Amino acid sequence: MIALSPFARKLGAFVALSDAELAALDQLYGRRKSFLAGRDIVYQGQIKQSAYILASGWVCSYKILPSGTRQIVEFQIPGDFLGLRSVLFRTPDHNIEPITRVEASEVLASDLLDVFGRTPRLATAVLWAASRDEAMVVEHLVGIGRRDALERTAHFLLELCTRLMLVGMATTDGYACPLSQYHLADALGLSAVHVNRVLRELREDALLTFQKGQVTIHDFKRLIDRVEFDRTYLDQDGPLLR
Amino acid sequence: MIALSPFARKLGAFVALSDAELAALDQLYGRRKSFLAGRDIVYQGQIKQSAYILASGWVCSYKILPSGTRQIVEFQIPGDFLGLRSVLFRTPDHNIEPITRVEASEVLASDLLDVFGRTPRLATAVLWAASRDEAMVVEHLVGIGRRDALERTAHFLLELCTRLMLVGMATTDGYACPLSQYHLADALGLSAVHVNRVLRELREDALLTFQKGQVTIHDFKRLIDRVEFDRTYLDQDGPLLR
DNA sequence: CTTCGAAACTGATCTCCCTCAGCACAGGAT
DNA sequence: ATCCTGTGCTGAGGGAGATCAGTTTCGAAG
Repeated sequence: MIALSPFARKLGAFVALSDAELAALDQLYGRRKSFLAGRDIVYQGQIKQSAYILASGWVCSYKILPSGTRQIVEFQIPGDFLGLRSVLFRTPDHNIEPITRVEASEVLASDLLDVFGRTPRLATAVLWAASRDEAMVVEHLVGIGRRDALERTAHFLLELCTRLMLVGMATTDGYACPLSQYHLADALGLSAVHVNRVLRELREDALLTFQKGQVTIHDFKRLIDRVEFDRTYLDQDGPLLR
Repeated sequence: MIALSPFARKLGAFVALSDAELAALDQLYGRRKSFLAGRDIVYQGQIKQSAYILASGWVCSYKILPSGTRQIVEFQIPGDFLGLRSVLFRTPDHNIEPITRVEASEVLASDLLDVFGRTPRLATAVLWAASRDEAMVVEHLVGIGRRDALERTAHFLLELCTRLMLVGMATTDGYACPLSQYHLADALGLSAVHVNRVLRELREDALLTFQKGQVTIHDFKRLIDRVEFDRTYLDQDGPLLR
């Protein structure tokens, strides 16, 4: 058995994929591109922008307000789509920053539609992945609107854990995490100062440690209870269509 | 010339539609359903949920946290999709409340895919509409995360204005709006008390009045400047593909 | 080995917004 | 006619988190 791509692993969580379908999936991958950490991936503001599938590395999409503050909307990890939402837009509506060095495969809209036509189960799986991405943005919005700083932070780190587990990059004990406290602050709608205090509290409560690029979860169950994490919205409890 | 449906009007803002395409659009509309104000539209948590296109009335989708607070994620107005995101989900991840009496047409996923295959331009337009919905959620998230109460509130009411104008239900002078201050509070991540104060401030600054189901914009330009409203993210500045 | 800069961390102060508690008003129900 | 509930509105007090102004740590570059 060959190692699956993160993307294939992820889709497999929703639809059990046959060898033929896995092969069809491979044809989606276009040109491989790599991007450097810190340098924004810029879109030229033209039609026919292309989307990517992340092979390795972490990325975030964000918006900057006129005041200069920034809000990170979502993080992409291996197996995730990149820029799918705005393929059809005339003007890019957000920026994209690679957090680490990134490898990604270009995906052409035409190829996507082609695969959809030929393998409907794959179409379902891909659309599921897109819906799931949107569900995460929604949950993020709810967190910022209604959860306090500690719940919000822990909730976010738990979501990340769940997502990474899906592609084999985390266990309930923790995971490697290249984010800085500034990234967290920009994502959570908090100041970096306050994120720091919240992380200290989580550490002192022996729930979770965020340090040196490593998230260590000391008590998974207690953490989940403490912040009322309900992963239903991720809809990833084992493949449904077999 | 027959009056277009709100949905057709909206798509027309992105792709100029031919008579043939308008006819194809009509075939999308399935069974007509109506819902009563206040009574949640409940999904049975089953696969093959259906989506709707709103013909008349206002709706909101929201989530309730264990603590009992609620966060409204988005409002749907005539011409908008309803429940498209979660068609593929096993468990409904949010609730839907009709704010007024609502008329909506059921849309079957199969019909949608069928139309996509036959009229690619229509497919593009529909996918554009879906992307635009997501872009609005993203902008909503950014607002909650980084804008203060006044900017956030005014920004939201301006977005609503722009959306309603697209389906002919608003001008730059204002629009009819069935939302209560509680709706605003739940959507903006504020308390109803504070929403009330913010609305007073907007009124006293002669920018905008929110009263008796009517939003009156006193000075459109000044309001836009004041809260730095940039509608690029709505991507609706005239049809692109002709 | 030293310098530099980014990231982590801390204390003091301030402020925006929440919570609580209450009043006013309108429309529907009895 | 009056009750009652939902909505709008207001004041007082408190708190979560922002801002300001640092120090410390550590790895990378010189």
